[in-house]
Amino acid sequence: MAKQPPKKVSSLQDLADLAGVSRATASRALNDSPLISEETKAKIRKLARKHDYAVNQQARDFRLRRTSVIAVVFMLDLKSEQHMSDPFFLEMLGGIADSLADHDYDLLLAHAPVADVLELRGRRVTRHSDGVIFVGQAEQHEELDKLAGDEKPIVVWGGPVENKRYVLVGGDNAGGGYAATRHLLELGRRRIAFFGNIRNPEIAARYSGYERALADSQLQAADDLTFDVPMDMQHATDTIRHIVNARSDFDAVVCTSDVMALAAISALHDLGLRVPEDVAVVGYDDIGLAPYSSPPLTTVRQNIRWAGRVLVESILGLVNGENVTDTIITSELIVRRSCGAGQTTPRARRE
Amino acid sequence: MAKQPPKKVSSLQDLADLAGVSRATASRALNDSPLISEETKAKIRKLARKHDYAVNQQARDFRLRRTSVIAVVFMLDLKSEQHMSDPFFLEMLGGIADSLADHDYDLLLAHAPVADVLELRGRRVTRHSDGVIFVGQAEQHEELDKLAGDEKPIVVWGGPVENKRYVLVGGDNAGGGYAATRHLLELGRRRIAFFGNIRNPEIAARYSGYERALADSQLQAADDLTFDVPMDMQHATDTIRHIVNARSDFDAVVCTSDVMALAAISALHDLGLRVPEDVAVVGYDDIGLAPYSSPPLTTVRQNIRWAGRVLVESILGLVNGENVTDTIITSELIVRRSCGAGQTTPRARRE
DNA sequence: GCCATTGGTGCAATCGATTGCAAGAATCGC
DNA sequence: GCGATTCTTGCAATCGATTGCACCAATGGC
Repeated sequence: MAKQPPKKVSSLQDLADLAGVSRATASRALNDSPLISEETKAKIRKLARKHDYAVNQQARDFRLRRTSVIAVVFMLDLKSEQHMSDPFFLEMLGGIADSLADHDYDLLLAHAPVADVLELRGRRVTRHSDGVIFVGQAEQHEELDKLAGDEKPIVVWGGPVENKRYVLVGGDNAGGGYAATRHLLELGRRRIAFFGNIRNPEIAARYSGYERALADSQLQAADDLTFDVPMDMQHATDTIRHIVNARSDFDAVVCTSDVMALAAISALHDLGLRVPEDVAVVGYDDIGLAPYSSPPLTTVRQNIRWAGRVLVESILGLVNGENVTDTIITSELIVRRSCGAGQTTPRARRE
Repeated sequence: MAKQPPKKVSSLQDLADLAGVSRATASRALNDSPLISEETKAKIRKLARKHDYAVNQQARDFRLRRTSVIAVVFMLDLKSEQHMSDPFFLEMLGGIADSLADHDYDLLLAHAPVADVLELRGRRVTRHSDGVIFVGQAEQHEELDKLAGDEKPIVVWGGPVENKRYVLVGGDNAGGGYAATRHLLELGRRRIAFFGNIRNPEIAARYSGYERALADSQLQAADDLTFDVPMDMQHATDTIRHIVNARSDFDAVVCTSDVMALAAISALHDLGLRVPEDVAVVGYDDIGLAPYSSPPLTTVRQNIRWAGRVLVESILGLVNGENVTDTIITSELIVRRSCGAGQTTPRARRE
């Protein structure tokens, strides 16, 4: 027999002709329909492989009225011009991308609508996808809630909120905030500042953990130690400068991201303060750079890759009409070169 | 007249019925065809707006045999398990995403095939997009070259190579390497190490700049100062430890990414060496964190957002069958708190 | 006043798959 | 031996748009 005839087999029709069957049979064979005999299936599959035929996903999706695409929208903090520069996003994106690939879905990346999420209605993001994953709530919980069940299913990565209709996947923010604060308390710190925008539900939960840890030590969150700091570097720097200039009394800072913590440490150094001797700092996220700062950053690690997987499974569950519930991803305090105490990081312990 | 009839207008047929014309006329009106009278166009457009009709992009793309999707593939260094953790990638991705949105294209994010780019052939990445942007060449120039003109048009972000068939957009790596090295020379450094994987064309170009700068000072690149370091933190750390333990004589390091530089600085600190007094370090990319390290990182900035725009315009040019040429994005040395000399960063100068 | 233009619309095919229904072939039961 | 079942397979409609070609009605020229 002639092998590899150069004639291109690009459509199901071509393949069917080659096999001497109809399009319908070819389609069913490739989709493993029980209607087709094993013999015929084998023949058609072999031909498909030989001629390097693959179904036209676009036509298939069109016919099936779906897109095989999940959109991912990164919600950026309104105030900070942080243009997706936080490595946390990248890790999250990588996790989501890999999981989607496992399920044969494509990932459509959308730039975040800074002004109002509702503008996404009817836009490509929603029209050209089977569902949307929002990473972060910013301060737009209400708007996200309106979007839920509106056009396409949505899943949100974020913190706890009341009366929500959307499916939520999030870290254990309260636990993380608690662990970070408690760690500082155990080191003997008493005037612990909190940096974060509490209108963001994730941060609010961390703050509640912060308060609880303080309460456990018979302390109270003080107004002059709670700062509304958006998650970017410039604001963290400014806030540190402001506190120090105001001669506020503080010996530790709980930050709500590693990037923020690194900026805070840098600002403290600039002002002649030692970290952690004068002021201890803890971050959040455990980004790749965290171990390499000086001093190495103690922080709260969220299992991002697992989070990505859960987000994907949740949205695909919704797409398939299943019942999907919220998920909390556990987090873990990573202590690095803690001053004084004999604690070490798990990684170091393994060595 | 009755307003906002609840009847859904979801297809062109619905809209045409409403306007009392045929699908063909409605389609032409919406696409501003000269065949249709202004009067009819106005009527149909008004109806479309009123009933919130938008064409089904999927059906449209299907009919027009295109996808309105550009795939972006990040090439990761083979050796390092760096799972997209370098912020440089995020900034590049943001730039590409925004530009694509401006052109009404979607961005399909692909996980990089670590083993062999050729595996992408016939995969969704190529089949379900109109073109592909590769970010980085890793060590797969040959394979990328085979991919060019194979299935879909491609554009590559990377360094100069000989005999290539693909369109290349890249930074001025030779210039960047030169500027970084020259800066160190001007500070009086003479034993300048180079960290980078020279099999990667971008890095090779930077190395050539490094050599040229040395030559300008009557120096030569030394084998014992050139290290094959993949772009991740662990390898940078290991290399620093190795050099110091081997008691090699060196007073500066040219790194090929900021992430690598930050890890190197951290390792130097751990070993009791002062930066920059004992060893000066320069990075590459000017990631957001660069100014916040201690000491603030001197580095080479590439205009990433512009690069994103150029990449997008190049790939869309190819998609439209235009003639597209290579582009070099200029880079700029950002000097931060240089030791000794009176140089300052442009940013500081502005203040 | 009639034929040739021109301008505006509609008919129907097409893109490449999926799937309900019908129909032909093979097997079985009695 | 013939009708009833059970397997296989094919026909044709369908998803929602675009577009070549045909057609009809005005208009203009002579």
